[in-house]
Amino acid sequence: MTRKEKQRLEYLAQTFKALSHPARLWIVEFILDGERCVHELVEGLDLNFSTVSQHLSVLKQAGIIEDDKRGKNVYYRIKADCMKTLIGCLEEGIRKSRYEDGIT
Amino acid sequence: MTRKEKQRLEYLAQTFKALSHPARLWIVEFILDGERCVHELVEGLDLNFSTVSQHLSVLKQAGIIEDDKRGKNVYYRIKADCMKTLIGCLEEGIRKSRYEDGIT
DNA sequence: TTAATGTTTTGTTATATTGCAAAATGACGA
DNA sequence: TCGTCATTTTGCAATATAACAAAACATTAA
Repeated sequence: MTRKEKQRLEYLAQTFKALSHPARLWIVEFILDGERCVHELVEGLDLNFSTVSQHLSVLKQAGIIEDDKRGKNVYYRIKADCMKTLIGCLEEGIRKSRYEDGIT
Repeated sequence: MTRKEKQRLEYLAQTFKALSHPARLWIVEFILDGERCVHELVEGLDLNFSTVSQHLSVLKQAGIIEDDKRGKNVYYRIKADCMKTLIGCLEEGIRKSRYEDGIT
């Protein structure tokens, strides 16, 4: 494996990792419809401000969302427009895979 | 958030988590072309047998791969046929998102 | 300038993940 | 049956992640 190939996998893995927490997935799906500010996310998630802020920073660092400070508020929105497709694709694919097992 | 909705997110997150490690992504991409037995994966990854075995069990539990014991060997192959699309979609989407930043 | 509001950062604790080595299992061949 | 080969499981140490509370920051309002 070349160094470049290794880097590619590490980068991909990091992006998947950013999506590997229920709260972060909730955030991503919630802002698919349009930007939201932090306190709306805190409300919806019922988590501490600091916790939500950290989740947001993980998603931001992964290039999945971006923020926009306006006045006192910080608004977050989707940056990687593949998210809707991505989540739908995985959900459907896994649903089918489970169906084959007769689980659902 | 309903209990069912919570479960859906947890399940999705778990699947993303299974894909959030470079070694596991390498395995998934490696067997996209066809099944492989464990020692081939160990060779390609340059990791301990026990380590590779654990990565395989994570992927299997997530419903991403499945195994087939034949003789002394255990062969692994892709079970969730969305994997190629999924990885390609994320890779492309993130590449674009980074391009906008002028990183690449 | 001060106070209040919205958000991020830091410190801490609990839990989860990763990787290896060694032991255990399972299947085949002698 | 016994040994060997391929793989998995277990036990352990190191590191990473998650959550909260408290402190720090930044922006607007008074």
